[in-house]
Amino acid sequence: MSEKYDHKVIEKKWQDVWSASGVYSAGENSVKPKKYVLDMFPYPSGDGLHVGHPKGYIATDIYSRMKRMQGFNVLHPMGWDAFGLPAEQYAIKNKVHPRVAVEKNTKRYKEQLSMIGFDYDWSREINTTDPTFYKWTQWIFLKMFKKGLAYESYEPINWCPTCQTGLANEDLEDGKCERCDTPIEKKPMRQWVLRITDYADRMLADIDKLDWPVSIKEAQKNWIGRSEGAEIDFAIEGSEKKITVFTTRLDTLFGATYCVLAPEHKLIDELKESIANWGEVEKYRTETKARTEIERTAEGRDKTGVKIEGVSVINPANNENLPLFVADYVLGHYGTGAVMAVPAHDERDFEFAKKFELSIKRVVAHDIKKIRGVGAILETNTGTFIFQKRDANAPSRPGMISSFGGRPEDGEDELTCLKRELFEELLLKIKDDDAQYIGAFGYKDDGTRNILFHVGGVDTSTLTLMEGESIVEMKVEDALNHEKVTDFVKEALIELTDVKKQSVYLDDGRLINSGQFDGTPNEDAKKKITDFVKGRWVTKYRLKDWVFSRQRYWGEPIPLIHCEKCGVVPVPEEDLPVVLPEVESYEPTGTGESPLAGIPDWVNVPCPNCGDVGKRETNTMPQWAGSSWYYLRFIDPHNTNMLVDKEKEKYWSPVDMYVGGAEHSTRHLIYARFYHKFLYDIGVVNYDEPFNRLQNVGLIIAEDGRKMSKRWGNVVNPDDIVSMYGADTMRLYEMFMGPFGQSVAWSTKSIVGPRRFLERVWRLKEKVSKTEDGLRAEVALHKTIKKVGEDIEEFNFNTAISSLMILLNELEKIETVSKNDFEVLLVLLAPFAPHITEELWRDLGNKNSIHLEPWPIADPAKCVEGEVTVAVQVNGKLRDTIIVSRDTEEDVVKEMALARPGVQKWMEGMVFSKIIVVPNKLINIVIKE
RNA sequence: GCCGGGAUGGCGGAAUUGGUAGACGCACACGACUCAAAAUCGUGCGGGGCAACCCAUGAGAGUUCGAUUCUCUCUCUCGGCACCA
Repeated sequence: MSEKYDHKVIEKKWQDVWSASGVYSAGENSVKPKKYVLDMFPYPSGDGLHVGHPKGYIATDIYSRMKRMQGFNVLHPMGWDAFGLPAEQYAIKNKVHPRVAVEKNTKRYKEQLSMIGFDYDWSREINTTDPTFYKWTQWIFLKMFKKGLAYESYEPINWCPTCQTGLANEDLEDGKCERCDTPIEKKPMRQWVLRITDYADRMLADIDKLDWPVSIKEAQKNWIGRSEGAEIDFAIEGSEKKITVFTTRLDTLFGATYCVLAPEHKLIDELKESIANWGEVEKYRTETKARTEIERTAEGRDKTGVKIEGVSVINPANNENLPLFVADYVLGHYGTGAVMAVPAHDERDFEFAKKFELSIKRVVAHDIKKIRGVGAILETNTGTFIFQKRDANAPSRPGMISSFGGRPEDGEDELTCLKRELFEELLLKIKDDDAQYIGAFGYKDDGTRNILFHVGGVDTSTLTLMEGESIVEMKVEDALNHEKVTDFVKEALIELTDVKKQSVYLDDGRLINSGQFDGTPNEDAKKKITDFVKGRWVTKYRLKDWVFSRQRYWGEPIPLIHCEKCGVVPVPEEDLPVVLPEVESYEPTGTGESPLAGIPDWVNVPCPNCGDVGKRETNTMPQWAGSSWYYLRFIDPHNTNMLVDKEKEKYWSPVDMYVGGAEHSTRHLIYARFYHKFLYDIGVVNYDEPFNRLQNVGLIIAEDGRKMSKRWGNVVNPDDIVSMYGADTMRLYEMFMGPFGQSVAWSTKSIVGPRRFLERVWRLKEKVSKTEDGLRAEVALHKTIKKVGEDIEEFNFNTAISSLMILLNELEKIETVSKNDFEVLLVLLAPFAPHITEELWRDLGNKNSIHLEPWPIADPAKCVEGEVTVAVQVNGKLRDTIIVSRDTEEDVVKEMALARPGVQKWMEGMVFSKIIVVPNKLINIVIKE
């Protein structure tokens, strides 16, 4: 063993030894408990890895190593996701076959990963482009097809003109192609679509049982976007036809003043005969079609639309006749593509109604019974306030339980007086922000003015006024017309009740102007009115079915055959895989067909059903097909009879720890959960969720704060770092940079910290006693064992490393370090820095690999110091510290603390109040003047 | 706009159930070793003050003997969704 820490020699040496001895292969038929630790497998690009890529792999490596040492049978595999556009585009650009490109890139990736010293079981390596793998990707598709989950659709889909392929909703980012940033066009074409929406409710419900980061769970909930509402029918005047609308606000049905159809709505064509201004309507629809999704949904865009003349609809609630419009603010693909418009309670409808001068009818109002309210009456003749506190639960006169009096002090105006009195009498503090809720109304009575103040809201349907000694109730509308009510009060009333204000009211409240439903809380009214108009209570999802076909070459062929006689016929399972054929040009055709369509030999096959000439489906699957189930194949990668052996699946599934980037939250992780639930339904897997625990890896961004990219020339290559500082240092550094899930900027100058640490560990061996084996740093050691174990479990690698550094600092203070202590340090460090620890471990005379050593267990009794430092506070401020032996009696500690000069100084002239003691931690002396 | 995170020295970041704020590392300064430099080792390192002390965890209130931690209000920031009825 060399005296200098030479990472190049050491790392190569042990990597060779490990791969030759198979220390990391996952055992079959093991009686040990299992741990399936998985990385989101990479897509090998032509650029190779940058230092950010391995971050997650380092984490699973550390985790899986600790689990192995803790006695688990660990499965930690690695493979390649290689179908799809990136590889194909790379191939086109570099004029090689995609397969050749994938082979080359994969080889490079594997070399780079190997240098970092990962514990992958390479005997389980998979590649999604391998026919023995994609045979099963096709097999799953066939199963879905047979269950009716895959269907052919001719609906307009998202088309990327640059990539020349249709895309799924998940492939868009703000209406642009996620890959190339091109605005998406709507294009009607034949597509294969998967009914992922059938699983929306289950995917949503099961999110709660997953141990995943909150942010990902929230993102998935948003993506699925469940909303409950009602579908109701609006009859068309003088026609058998009707318009079905979807709304979550059926409580506002009486306030509907018009209806709107999306430009794509089929009914428009059906109504052509009755539409008086067909030309205008048709023109508007054409214009809409020409707009991209971005243009159409751009924020702040003025509402546009056209009134459909000659057609009107009937509000089922009150039989009112309502005009009908076509407008593109209603989307064809959500709900029913038609809405009832309630401008008083919906911002979009309000905007549209204002522009087209349509009537606005308010049907929900503030509910004072729900809000805290205080009324106050000012009698101007006597200058006295009478306060009345409203309380929804008061028995006799609802809302009035007590009265108080008060009068304005010198120079106070009415509002100031009210505020002060409210505070004094009711301890109700009115902030200035609440002023908008403070209004005043009253009326003239024999030349005097009575004012009634309300704080917190006003019952809009009924108003309480003082009429001499008696209380009179009247409607707001009546009060506005009341001769005795002053203009000042009328203004206040309007302000308070929004009655004439032109604004949208979105809060909850009680119904008004709604016939028999007046006074009903609007939440209750939703169901009541649904029943009343015989609506259907339904659930809608934002999630759309998965557009599953791509008009590109480099993907799994969809295993279907079109036959004139039999229709669409699945390729028999025994004929799988349908191998992707060689083709002269794999560049996209742009015609809506993939390049496969140009190979007659491949396309024309006999129909498996009738034997007539059939044509193969020429679309291919999207990049996400293979990655939606690959984790199952690692369990049984070489099985030629089935996707995965049932027994093996039962043993290894589900994945215990899954690590990858947050960018997959609404694509890969949605797709995989969908696939897994389907496979559960057909009995392939035994549990209905694929990934029990998920950890997000935070990005490593470049030193300049930008994303690492060739384009910016700021890429740091891991090969260089490994060569210069060693794999162990890089591993340590990436884990030490900051919290694992958080993105951090790379800093090459900071790498020296971890490197110095390893060099100090290396040098510590000189101080290790070869003979005696005492336990000199017992407490420090056991604290570290506890901390490192817990931190790795929770993915707090930065603090785990910090605690190892602290232990080293402790050991360095000791003249001769015991062999035992040093070995524990090495074992704890081994998952982080596998090479240097193996070298030092063997140097101590150990015959077996350190990576097969049992993980140490912390003894709780040895984790505590015999002596503790107790903080001494006076009135919560630190004034001194005292060192006492652990669990010293409280009285003794108190006495010691009070005797300290630093404490006495503060007690002079003070009255002693009490002492708070936190055992072994702190003592706080509370004193008063 | 809605939902969910977050804000602590020059920098990355630590802080059990509320209990000595700034662990660990980087950078920096000084010292030792050296002809010198690098490496290494040692000391210091939130701000103010000679000091005693005072002020400091985005801002402001509150609860408490005691708040980075709990409650309320606000600001900024990151992420998801968004003309989704």
